[in-house]
Amino acid sequence: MQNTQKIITRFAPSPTGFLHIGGARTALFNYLFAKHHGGAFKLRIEDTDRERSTPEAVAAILEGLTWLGLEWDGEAVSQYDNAPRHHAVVDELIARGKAFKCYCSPDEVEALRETAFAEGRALRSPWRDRDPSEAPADAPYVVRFRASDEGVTLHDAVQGEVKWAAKEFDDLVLLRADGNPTYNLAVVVDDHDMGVTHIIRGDDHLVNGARQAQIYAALDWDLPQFAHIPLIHGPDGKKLSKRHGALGVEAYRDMGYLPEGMRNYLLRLGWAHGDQELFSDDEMVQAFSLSGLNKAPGRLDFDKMAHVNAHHMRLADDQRLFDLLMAHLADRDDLRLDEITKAWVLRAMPILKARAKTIPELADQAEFMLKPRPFVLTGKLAKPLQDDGAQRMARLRAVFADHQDWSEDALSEALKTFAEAEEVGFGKIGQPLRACLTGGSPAPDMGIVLAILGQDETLARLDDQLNSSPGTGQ
RNA sequence: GGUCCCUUCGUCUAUCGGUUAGGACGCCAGGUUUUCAACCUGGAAAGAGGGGUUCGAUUCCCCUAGGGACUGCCA
Repeated sequence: MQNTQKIITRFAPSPTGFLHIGGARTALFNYLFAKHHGGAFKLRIEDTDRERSTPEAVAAILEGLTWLGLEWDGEAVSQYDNAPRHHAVVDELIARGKAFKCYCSPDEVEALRETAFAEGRALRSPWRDRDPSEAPADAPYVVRFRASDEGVTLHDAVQGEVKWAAKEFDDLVLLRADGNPTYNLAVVVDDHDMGVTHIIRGDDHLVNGARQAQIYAALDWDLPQFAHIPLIHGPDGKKLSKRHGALGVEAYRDMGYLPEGMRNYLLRLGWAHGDQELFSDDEMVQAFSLSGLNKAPGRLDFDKMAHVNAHHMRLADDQRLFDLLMAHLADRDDLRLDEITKAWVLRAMPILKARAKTIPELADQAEFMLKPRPFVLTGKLAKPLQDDGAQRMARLRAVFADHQDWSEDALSEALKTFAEAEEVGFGKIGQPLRACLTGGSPAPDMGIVLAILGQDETLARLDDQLNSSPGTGQ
C-alpha cells in the first residue's frame, strides 16, 4: 500500500474553561506528530454543548496555544457551525438503517437504563427494531445510532488491540430532542470532513474510540489511527486538581515558565526518546513518534519542570528575558527602574539567566541592581564591617576611586592585589564589600558586580555604609 | 455493579527474554567559594504480590491487590 496520504492531526478542546496542562500536552503531541510528518495540525472547537460553551473559554484556549507556540494550520473550526452537515449525515445513517428515531421519554430511558445496568449490559432502545409507522404523531424524539451487534476491536497506537463485546455499547444519541447533534456524531463527521488521519487524545476517550469506530463503519468511512494517551495526574498521584496544577497554561506563564520549557517538560511527561531529557524545538519535531508514548499516567513534578525550564532560560535571548523580567516587575514600586538600572540588568543578563530557573528567580537575581540605596545593613550583614572591616573598606574605596580600568578582569585583579596588600584572606574583603554593594541580595562574583555597577555607583554604595556610624545592627 | 486501561528508584523514564536494571529531577555527602544559586565529583534509591511459560524473566501469560477511565439528550 502506498502511503502518500498527508498526515493531518487535530486538537479538539471543548470551550468550557481554560487550556489546562493536560490539554496542552495533547495539543503538543498532535502538533509534533503532524510536523514530524510534514502534515497539518488543525484546531477545532467542540462547542456543540451550547449551555456550557463560552466565547471567553474559546479565547483562553486560543491564547494558551499561541503562547505555547503551537500554531495551528488554517482557521479554527467551530463544530457548531457544522450542524447542517451533521444533520445530513444523520439522515444518511437513517437511510442506511444505521440510525433510528427513538420516542422514549427521559423517564422511560432511565428505567430502561436501570434494567440494562442490572443485567450488566448497555442500553438498547426498543425503537431500534420498531416500525417507524408506530411512531406517535408529533411526539418528541431523539435519533439514536443502532449499536453494533458484533463487538468492536480497536487498534490503538498506544493501547494496542482493545476489544469490547457488543453488549457494552448503547444506542447512543446522535441528535438530541432539540435537534442538536451530539459529540460522538459530530467528532466523527468533522474528523472525516477535515481529513484527520491521526487522533491523539486522552484515554478517557478510549471507549468513545470504539463507539466512533462503529459510526465510521456504518458510513463506510476510513477509520483514522487512534492514539489514546494516559491522563496526567497531580504530584500526589490523584486526579489533577486545582491546587495541584490543573491550571490554565497562562498560570504557568505567570509563574515564570518559558513556553519552550513547558513544551520540553510536557513532551517528556509520558513520552520518551531513550535517555534524552532536553530537546530543542527542532529536535522534538525530529524525534517525536507515537511509539515513544507511554501507557501509564504520569505525575506533574514542579521541580523537574523548573529544572528543564532553567535549561531553556540559559539558551534564551537576553533582550527577550529582559522584556519578560520587566513585565514581571511592572507593578513593583519599591524598585529603582530607570534607564541606568535597566542597562545594568540587560548587561548582566548572561550571568543572571544562568542562575535562575524561572522569571521570578531572575527577578531575585537582579534585585541587587534594582534595590534603591542606601541599604540598611543589620545583623550578620553588618558584621563584616565591624572591627577593622569598615576601615579596610575605606582603604578599598580609595583604591577604587583611583582605579582606571573598570573592566571585570581588572577589577578582580585589583581586589586580589588589595587582599595581598592587606595581608588577609579574600573573605575579609569579599564579605564586607558584598554587604556594601548588594545589601545582602544574591549577586554574582564581586568583579562582575563592580563592573556592572560602575565606578560612581560603587563609590556611592561604599560611602553609604562608611559614612554611617560603625556598629550598626548591634 | 459492569467494561476497559495502567503498575521499574520518591518523581519522569530506558530496557523491546540473558544488563553490576541505565539516565534525569529531587535527596545526601564532598569539591569550588565573597552571598544565593549555578557548576563538578561521589552516594543512597526500583521491577506491587503470587502463580505459571522458558535453560533463563522487569520483559510473555494468568490471578490478586492498588490506581484510573468509561458507563449522559457533557465533551
